Amino acid sequence: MGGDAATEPEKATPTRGRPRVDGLEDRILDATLAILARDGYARLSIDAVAQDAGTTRPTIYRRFADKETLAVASIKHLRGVMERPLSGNLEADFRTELEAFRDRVSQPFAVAMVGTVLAEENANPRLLELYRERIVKARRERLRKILDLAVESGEIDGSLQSRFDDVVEMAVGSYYAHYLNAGTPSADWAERIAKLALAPLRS
Amino acid sequence: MGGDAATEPEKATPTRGRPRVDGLEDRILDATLAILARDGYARLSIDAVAQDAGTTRPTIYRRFADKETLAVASIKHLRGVMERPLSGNLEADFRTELEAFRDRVSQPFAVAMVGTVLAEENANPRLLELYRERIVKARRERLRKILDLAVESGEIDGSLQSRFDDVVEMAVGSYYAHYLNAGTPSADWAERIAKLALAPLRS
Amino acid sequence: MGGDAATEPEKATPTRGRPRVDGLEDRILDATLAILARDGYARLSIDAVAQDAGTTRPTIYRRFADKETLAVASIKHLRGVMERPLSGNLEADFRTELEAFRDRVSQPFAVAMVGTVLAEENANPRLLELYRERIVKARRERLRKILDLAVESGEIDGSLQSRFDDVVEMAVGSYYAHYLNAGTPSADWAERIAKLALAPLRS
Amino acid sequence: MGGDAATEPEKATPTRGRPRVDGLEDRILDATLAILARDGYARLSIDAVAQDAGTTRPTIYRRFADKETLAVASIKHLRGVMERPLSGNLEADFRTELEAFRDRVSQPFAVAMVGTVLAEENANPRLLELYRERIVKARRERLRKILDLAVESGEIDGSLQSRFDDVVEMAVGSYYAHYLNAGTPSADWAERIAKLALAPLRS
DNA sequence: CATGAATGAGCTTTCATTCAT
DNA sequence: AATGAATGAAAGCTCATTCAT
Repeated sequence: MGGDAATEPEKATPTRGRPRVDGLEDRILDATLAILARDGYARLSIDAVAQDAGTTRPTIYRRFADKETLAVASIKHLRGVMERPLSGNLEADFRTELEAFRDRVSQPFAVAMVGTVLAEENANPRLLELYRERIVKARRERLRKILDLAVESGEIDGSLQSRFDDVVEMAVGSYYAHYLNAGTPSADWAERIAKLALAPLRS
Repeated sequence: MGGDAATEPEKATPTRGRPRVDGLEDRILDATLAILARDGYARLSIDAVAQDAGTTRPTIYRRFADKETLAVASIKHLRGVMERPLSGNLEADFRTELEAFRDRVSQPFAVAMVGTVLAEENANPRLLELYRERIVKARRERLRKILDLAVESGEIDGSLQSRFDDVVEMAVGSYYAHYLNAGTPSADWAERIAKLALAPLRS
Repeated sequence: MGGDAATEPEKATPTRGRPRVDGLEDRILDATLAILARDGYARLSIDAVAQDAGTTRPTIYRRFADKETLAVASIKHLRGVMERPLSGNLEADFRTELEAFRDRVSQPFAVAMVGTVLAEENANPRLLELYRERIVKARRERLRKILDLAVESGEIDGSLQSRFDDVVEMAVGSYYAHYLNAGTPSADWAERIAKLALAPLRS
Repeated sequence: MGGDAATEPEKATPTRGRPRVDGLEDRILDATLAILARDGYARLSIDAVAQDAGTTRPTIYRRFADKETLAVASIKHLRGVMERPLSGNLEADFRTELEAFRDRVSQPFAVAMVGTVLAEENANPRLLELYRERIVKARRERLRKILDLAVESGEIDGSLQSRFDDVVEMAVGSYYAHYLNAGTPSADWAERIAKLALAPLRS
């Protein structure tokens, strides 16, 4: 019931009164997310959301106090990182995870969504905070876990653990840096970066 | 080759008509830049720019056809990367350059500005294009040049040049990735990253 | 065939949502008409209409897509020509109809409204088109009908029907020509013109 | 120096100081006239006039106090009715004069100009006044003169002179009425109307 | 609860007019 | 005198938000 179960609506009303239209909440949040990513927060209009979700403005206001609340809720609603089993092979697992990252961030407007949460840092800091919690942290933890496992398996010397965060950030960050410079990286990005980013952990 | 020739040369008009208010152009562009970074493109209002620049809306429209033109001009007006002499020491030069990058991107709202150009990619692609040309490319070239010099001096094997772009992107990108995860990196970020990012170029 | 069926039938919506303020639509259109006639299309401001109609701009925009649509709707809203029974006496009926015309076009700003639709012919041709359809044609048809009836009754020789349009235009047009020269004609205008305009139809 | 010599600039400065650019005044007034007819008074912008006349706004303001003064002056500048010799044949002269009228009023935007002066009757009554004085009256007098000559020659009975104004207005007005109903009349309009309008003066 | 209507606040852009050389 | 610059005052249109059924 806390603020933790990200996708639950705020009110925990059981099964009384007319039930909310099935899936409407999701449709609203999905529409919000799509517009937020494509057009940014400022261009996100409640009316556009209502139309895309097949409902009306007051219906949205019944569920979300205001535009900011709606945007925040939509980010809470973002599906987190998919868990996939690890092979135990350091570089392979690391590359696979980077490929998952790339697959996600190559979706249309995914980078623009990152841009939006950064652009809104001052006006709507909750967007960045939530994006961190739900998306960024999860990805980082997956990548760190892969490195930690390699320590356990002896493939990486434990003394190098202090470098893990930097390594993870270099790997993931190289995608953003490339995008900023020249758009989406080529297909073998994950493979190349997995190799290079892990270099400081050899020896 | 200084950072000066980048903007248009002052027009050599023989002073016909009422002269423009001195420095107003810069004040307008600076105000635009500040608001653009702090609030994003959509919240950028011509009126706010006019007030911050101490002028009126029509005066801005005399110089810039519309809001987009103004925003684009303000990014063109961004001072480019400062040239600093290189010591010839690979890691020191690389770190120094990363420090310059960090100094710049640690300015208030600098990351938010990157967010804005990314967020506006669909609505105003020129912003990202110009940001690339004027800021991103310059920084990359400085970093690449340092690596190329190390090839000339024999410190890096020429066969590794194919990795240079990735290395540069990992280094720079790690800043963004860190910011996205936890805000501005700590003071020794440049030093740590210089060491790690160059690792794949050893051996 | 009354003057009622001309406007759209009231929608039989089963009263969903907040009901529209009663009579507001008419007040908006009347206000628009008044300003349009008095000040012309270009000076017609949505805000002025809103104030005169006792509402706000967005409320007007909910009903009319834009200024042109509003102006066009206001002309559609013009009450058409009132039907009056014919006596069967050619000259009397013709004069009565001209009196009705004069009564209407002597209303304050009625000629200015004609001026406006003509002045806007290039920028907003729909205004003239609609004015034609709703006002001009109706008046012409009434006058033609009177002449046609006189053919049936044998008072006018059928061979003269080819002159009817010209006769009608001379009669009606003389009002405009007089106005253009010296303002509103005197009280006996209709009587005098009925006599003169019908002259070419005698023998 | 009264306000009578219609085309003279207000100030009668002889030949001192830098002479006004030759023909500039005319170019300004012609440009004004063209825009006034095409776009109406409200859309007439000083800047557009300046550009069409190849000069700048303040130069216009040096000559004309404000927009209204400029518009008024442009109508004063309208070339009046061309005098043509009369044959002495009533219907032929009448028709010829109507043809001259038609030729003039068939010029592009000529009716729109009439619309404009009518539309501006409330906001700028001087426009209609001047249009009357310079254009309408002149035409009427030509047509009346033809009728008066026919009285002198005995073709029309002097007792019918009281009908002359109405006849002239019917003739000229039929053009406007036709235009209002269906645009520019066909080529034989003048011939047909000359015949019909003169009918009440026979017998 | 869902829905159509109403509104306060802004925003971009334009224009007549005035300045300062 | 001519010109480029500056400005006060709108105007059209949009949007987040709230009402009234």
